[in-house]
Amino acid sequence: MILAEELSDTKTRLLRTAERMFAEQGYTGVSLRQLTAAAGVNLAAVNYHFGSKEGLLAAIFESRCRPMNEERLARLEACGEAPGRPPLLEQIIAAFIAPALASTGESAGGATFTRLRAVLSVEHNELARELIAKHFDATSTRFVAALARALPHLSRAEVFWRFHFLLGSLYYTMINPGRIEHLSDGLCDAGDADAVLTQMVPFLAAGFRAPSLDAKPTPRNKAGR
Amino acid sequence: MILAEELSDTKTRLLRTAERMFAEQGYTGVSLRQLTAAAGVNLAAVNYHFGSKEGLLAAIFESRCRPMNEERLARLEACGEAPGRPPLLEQIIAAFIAPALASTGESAGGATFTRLRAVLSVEHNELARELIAKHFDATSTRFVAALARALPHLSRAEVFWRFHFLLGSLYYTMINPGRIEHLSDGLCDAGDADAVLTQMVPFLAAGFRAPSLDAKPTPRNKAGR
DNA sequence: CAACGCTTAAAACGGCCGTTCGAAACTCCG
DNA sequence: CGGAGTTTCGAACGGCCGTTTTAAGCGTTG
Repeated sequence: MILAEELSDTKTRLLRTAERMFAEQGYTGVSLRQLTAAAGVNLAAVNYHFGSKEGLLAAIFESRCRPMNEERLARLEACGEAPGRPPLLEQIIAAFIAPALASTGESAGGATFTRLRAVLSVEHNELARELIAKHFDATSTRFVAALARALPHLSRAEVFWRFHFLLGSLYYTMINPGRIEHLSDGLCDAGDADAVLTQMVPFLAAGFRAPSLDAKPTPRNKAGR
Repeated sequence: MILAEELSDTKTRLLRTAERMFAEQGYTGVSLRQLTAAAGVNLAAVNYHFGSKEGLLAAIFESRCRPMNEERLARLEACGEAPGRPPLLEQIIAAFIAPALASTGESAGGATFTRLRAVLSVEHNELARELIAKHFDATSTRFVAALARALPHLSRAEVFWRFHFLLGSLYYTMINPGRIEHLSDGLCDAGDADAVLTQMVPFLAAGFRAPSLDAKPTPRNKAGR
């Protein structure tokens, strides 16, 4: 047995090529023939090394989820109120979003992997849903709890709703960066991670700070309508 | 030649079945055999009536875009400031979002069609991108202009960015309503259009009202960072 | 060298895809 | 009724899919 860092060239090349192509063209949109040709390996290599096409997808998740969750949680734990730092809410939002946008640095490939998850969430792939639930439920729940603590005026349901809108803004940016570029005639570039972070964090923070819709002062009432 | 309202049963059944199935499982995710079987028509009917699978997709757009754009623009023109009404910004946002969420009433099917567009935007289908640009550019530009007038403190780029986040929140809700339901353990139901509208409009409005990031008072500076 | 694992290679498998075709069925008008 | 035009039907086309099989290459070890 060899160390994970010394995986054969074929295996690593398949993992990285597949992640990129799946993110760009979807899981069902990429055939093993296209994939293996792009990676420069034999067609049978996927089934030999990963058992099946689905096994390859699961392997991508196994290799990416731990680093991304660790970075998100480390950033979350580093959040705190102090003079000279951004408000706590902005810190929490950035802790969740920044690793998902990263294309360089220690969490390089975060953008590609985020785009892959966004694409998979559309394809109604049963395996993908299981993988996302398995690898991201815990971290997302931690962030929702942190947001709820930072926003005591909101009901539990409202925190979930606004976190959902956060996911939407993030995922849509990864899925369809071309639409805003087209609409704005090139003025906005959603492929620029720094610009996205700069624009998205204040927008989302202001949304999270909107007043609660629950008229009743008792926090037990969850009806929003 | 017969009137458009008297389309044969086969043709209308194909249009509606295809819209629903494409929205749920993606364009490439639905084969003509599944589709025609679900619609109860012969396999060859798609190619006979629409020429090809892509022709069927284009026909769906032709039938849906005009009503949705007309309703959005009608609602936009009805916006105005008056005592007793919601603020202008909330009216504009609702004018854009409500027709896209509708599953009943005069713009019934808006939710399905919105979901279809969201799914197509992921599949990198060239035809889909052309259809969306052809049918939605004008309306979207109108709404961006209305938002810019209602938010004179923002730069042009900032209005586009925030409109982009609006699209993300809307599309993600249609694409992946199950994620928030799963995360919140059933507390939030993203399939409930009324609840979505109630939660989304105040959140987005607050985000749009966030201060401009452009430090300079001169509106010509567009740098956000 | 010989024998053994591990990896790569080429070819083929059955199956489903979008599309096409010719005949059958139906509709409508003289 | 009888024939023309339109729609439906079953069957088949070539092509690509994920997977499997079989054999060849290759480095290590006895």
